[in-house]
Amino acid sequence: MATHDGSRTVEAVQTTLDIIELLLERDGAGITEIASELDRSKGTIHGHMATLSQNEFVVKEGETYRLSLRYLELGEKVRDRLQIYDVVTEELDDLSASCGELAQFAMPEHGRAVYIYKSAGEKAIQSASSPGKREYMHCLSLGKAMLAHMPRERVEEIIDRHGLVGYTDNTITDPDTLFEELETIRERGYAFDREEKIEGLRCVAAPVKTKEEIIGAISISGPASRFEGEFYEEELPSKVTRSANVIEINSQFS
Amino acid sequence: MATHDGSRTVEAVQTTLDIIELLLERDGAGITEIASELDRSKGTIHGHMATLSQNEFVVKEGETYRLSLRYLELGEKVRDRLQIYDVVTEELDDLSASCGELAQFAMPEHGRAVYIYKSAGEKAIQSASSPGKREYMHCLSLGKAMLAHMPRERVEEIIDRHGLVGYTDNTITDPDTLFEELETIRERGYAFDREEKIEGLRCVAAPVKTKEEIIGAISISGPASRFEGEFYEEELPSKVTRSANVIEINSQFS
DNA sequence: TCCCACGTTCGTGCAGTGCGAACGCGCGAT
DNA sequence: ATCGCGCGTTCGCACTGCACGAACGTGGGA
Repeated sequence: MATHDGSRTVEAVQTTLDIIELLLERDGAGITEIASELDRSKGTIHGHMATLSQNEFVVKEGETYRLSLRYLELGEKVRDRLQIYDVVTEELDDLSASCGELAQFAMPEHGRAVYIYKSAGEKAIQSASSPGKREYMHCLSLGKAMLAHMPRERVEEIIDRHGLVGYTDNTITDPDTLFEELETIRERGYAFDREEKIEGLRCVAAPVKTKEEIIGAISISGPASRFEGEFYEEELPSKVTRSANVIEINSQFS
Repeated sequence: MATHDGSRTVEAVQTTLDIIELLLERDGAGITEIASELDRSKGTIHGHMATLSQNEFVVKEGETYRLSLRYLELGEKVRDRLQIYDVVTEELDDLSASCGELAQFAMPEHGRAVYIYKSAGEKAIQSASSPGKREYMHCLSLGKAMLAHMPRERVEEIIDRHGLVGYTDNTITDPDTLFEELETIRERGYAFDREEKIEGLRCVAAPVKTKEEIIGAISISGPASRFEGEFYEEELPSKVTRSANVIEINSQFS
């Protein structure tokens, strides 16, 4: 798999994707606004919007364009194709209920962790993540659990592409340290996040894999005040690995 | 609003959107397959896929490309921006529970009804609709309820664009008949679907609107065997209009 | 009433797109 | 083990169709 990024690309398409990305950030924008933001002429943007609108990827309300409801269809389809989705929701709901905290599931894609589902227990913290949200893997328990089960060269590719951005004093920003951590995680079977992304936030995660491939990972997140001692080091890891196993087994029959 | 479709469009973008649409139908496809399906050269498709992949709109697994998990993010964002969404889900859950049937909410876009949410009561029929699904409006109670509250010229535009496709003997395929029906619906406040799309399936719908604009519509659907007599002609219409009013009122404060 | 800013249209030049041939590779059949 | 088919990939070339920017029509605010 030569993931070289030297391939010839289509610039007109790049412009359109930039437009979509812009409309994802802003809730509606006009032609002039988009044109100045992307450094293109108004005429150019107009043509792109006409194409997007005819294909119903965008809606025009008066003078502003918005992303259309088609993305609901696309999102739904993509989710439906994840065969493990139903197994995951069921198991995560059980897990979050049993420990009262926030349980999440993510899958790797393009070298990042993509959140798929979350289930909040009674005492659960609020999390900024929502389905589809993409995060770097090196600073998440979820992410490290997944990296630990990828070939080393794939991990190196990911580091090359995304770097090891630092967020807190605990973030792992050195490749060698990361590889050692991944080794530990692989042997132990689960991963911790000791406030490596956000101060005060701790997590435990376990990988979900088939015989030879990593599928994703599940995690439990909570405040440092509750996540310590035996609860954090023993009880949660055991719960999370058990749930991951349940998912692995059940997903083989769907 | 000159909805003329004569605008100059960007063909390269059209190709890319065709690719996305193809990947929406099939679950994964290779370069050669896509190229032959869209009558383009392999080299061309390759360039488009590279662009889509770099922007993470598509994932490459070995030799097959799939739609990426980004569409979850897009779908989620689009849904979050519908301010009435929470109000609708709450009210529809109540409604479906109270009558035991299938309750649905849809919004108009590009001249079609787009399903946003459905809630199944105990006895509810299975429906093929899922969020994002787009249907012609003239043969749905939901659709007619929405059309009834649009300016006549807008309705004419929609007929021009989509026609009045017939599905059953009861489908309204004549514009004049449709306009009469819409008039009746406007006066009465709710719409019926008397097996106009699918034999044996009947529905009642009420519009959800602000002071001057139609937002969407809610409906209750069920089998012709249960949907008859006073229940169908009186009780359900009253329930559905009441729910629509609740949504209208509650959505003003969000 | 005027004027600015918006979306829209269109003719033009040339960048960039699409093509098709050629290449390397993996897999299955022989 | 070998061959050959079919896959994804690359690249040079011709020409298309993209992006530009000026010009136009329009609607809303001062």
